[in-house]
Amino acid sequence: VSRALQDSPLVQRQTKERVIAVAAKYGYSVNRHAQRLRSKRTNTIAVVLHLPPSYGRAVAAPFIFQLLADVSRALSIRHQDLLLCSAETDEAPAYERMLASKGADALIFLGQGAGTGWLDDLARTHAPFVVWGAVDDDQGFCAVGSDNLKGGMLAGRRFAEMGRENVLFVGDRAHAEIELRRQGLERGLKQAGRGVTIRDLSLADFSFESAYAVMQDFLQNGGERPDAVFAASDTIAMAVIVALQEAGLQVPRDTSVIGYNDIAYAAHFSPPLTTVRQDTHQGGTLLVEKLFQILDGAKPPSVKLPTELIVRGT
Amino acid sequence: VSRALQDSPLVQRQTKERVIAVAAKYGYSVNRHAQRLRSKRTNTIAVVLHLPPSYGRAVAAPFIFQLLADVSRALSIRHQDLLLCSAETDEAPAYERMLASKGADALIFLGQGAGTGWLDDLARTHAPFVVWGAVDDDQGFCAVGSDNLKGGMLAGRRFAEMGRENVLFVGDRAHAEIELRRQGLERGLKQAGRGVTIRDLSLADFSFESAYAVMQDFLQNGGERPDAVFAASDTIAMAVIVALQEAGLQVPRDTSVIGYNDIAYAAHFSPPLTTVRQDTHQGGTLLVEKLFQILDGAKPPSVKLPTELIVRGT
DNA sequence: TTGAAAGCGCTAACAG
DNA sequence: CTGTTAGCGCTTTCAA
Repeated sequence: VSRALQDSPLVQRQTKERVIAVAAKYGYSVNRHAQRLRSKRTNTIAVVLHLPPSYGRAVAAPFIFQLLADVSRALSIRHQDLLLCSAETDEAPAYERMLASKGADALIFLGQGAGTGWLDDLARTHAPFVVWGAVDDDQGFCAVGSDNLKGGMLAGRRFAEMGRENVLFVGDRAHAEIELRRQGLERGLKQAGRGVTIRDLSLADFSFESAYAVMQDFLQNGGERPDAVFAASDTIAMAVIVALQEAGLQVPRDTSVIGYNDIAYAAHFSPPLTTVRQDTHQGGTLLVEKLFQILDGAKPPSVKLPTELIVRGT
Repeated sequence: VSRALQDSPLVQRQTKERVIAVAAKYGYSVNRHAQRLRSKRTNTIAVVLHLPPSYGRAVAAPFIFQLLADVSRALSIRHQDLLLCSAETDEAPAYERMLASKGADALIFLGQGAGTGWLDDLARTHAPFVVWGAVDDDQGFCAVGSDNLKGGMLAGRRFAEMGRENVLFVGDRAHAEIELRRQGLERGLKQAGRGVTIRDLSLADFSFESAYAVMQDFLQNGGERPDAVFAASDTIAMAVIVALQEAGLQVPRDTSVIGYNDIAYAAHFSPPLTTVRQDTHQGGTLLVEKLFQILDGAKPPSVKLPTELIVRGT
């Protein structure tokens, strides 16, 4: 029966059909636990979501959910179950246990949070996993992410072309990805050869609310007003624009703003948001592909996905 | 060992500690498949996401992801694993098989799509599941959802108070939830005792893009311009507003617009969106609570969550 | 090509 | 309170 239902070539077609018919008749279906216990394959991938701590009521992390949807699609093509976990802990042992107990064959981390030391710890245990986030050659693990440095440079160059000279960066530089975007900004600006000031506005999280509050405060007490703002995410960019407008500045006339991610709402914001796009569809596919290479014993390199400046109205 | 690690009261504290220490020393952890095979409990709930078919690149379903996050939290409190499935099929047998093979103990459907007949089919098999969506006493299953009729009435009454007389409803009435909102709108308007026209604009999906296209077409060829629009979702409302503004109408001066869901971006839209809020946090908690009552053999009634009109700038 | 049987790692019933 | 053991439902090796 087992062989027939797995479509083994050892079983004659006739016999298979007979077995399948009987199984259907009696509503039989294999018990996955017994199957997995015996075969020692779980066929489950755990996806760990690193949701930003939600400020107030709503979890606004459209980018990460978009990525989740794309990963889910890629996994279902490979007939893998998706075990969804929220990152409650940033410690390697919790994930080691999840693998040891066969909760999943491997892990995908979406959004790596601020510190990444524990990911290196996890890599040292030879746990099979991939990460969406910053790509760095020193990492002991395989990461897939947008080319944040390049993305930042795109923004920097654009500001330079527009003759902007007083640039503000808004975002939490403790995140490796954000820090790279910041460095790219600087490089893009410098390549254009202009003497430019970059100031930084630090944020505790990615929420609209905290970005709005911090930006408002900055505009009231921060001295000179910036003629360009590069935001670490689209949500932050939207908050920045609202604060700028309320302070009497026009976007993009007085201040030009660029966001990051190109979430669905960016195009529908008013004015439509100029932003750096990352291709989550490709990202999800690649993440899963790399993970299976790892499960097959390979050690695939990290990838930086190309990045594109979508020029709209800001 | 088994008893010690499960913290059974049959085992002495000393013995437990000794067992735990040895387990830790050798990095032992229980094999979940063996555990589940033997104990016949899966401790996994499958969550089936009914994502609207994505138009173009991005899956913009912030409401459903918000709900997913809240369900995830509620499940993790009960130490249940969350198996994420995308609804690839709207047929009962696929889900019966998932339960029969012990892939999950029960199911949660988030967003029930257009037809719901198959949910009744599934209920007839006594499969344990709950649904987020329209609540209807004739349903053979337990549903949790916002009070869509009431939500629609809130919008209708508001329009009536403002003296609006030429109302447009935009949304796909084939969805039970949407149809209820539409009925509520009518009732709210009628209660105010005014002679009011309601026209309908039908939509194939929930995307910004298709709502925008349909609305644009309507404004060009649809005869009289509406002085009020009730949209089936916030995303649709945003598309409607953009189309209205491009057609030279001012919101809310010429046309008043109300959305549904109060997604995070509603408050940050320009102008900030007036909308009907549903409490997803409570929704997620309730969904899980009801599900466990069902697993305990009860037959809990469906619930309609209270609904609130959030008056902002449209 | 099919059948028989061992054993995956655990829990729970039973005996002590 | 602790130890022993049967058996959950499957896959796979071995024998026929």
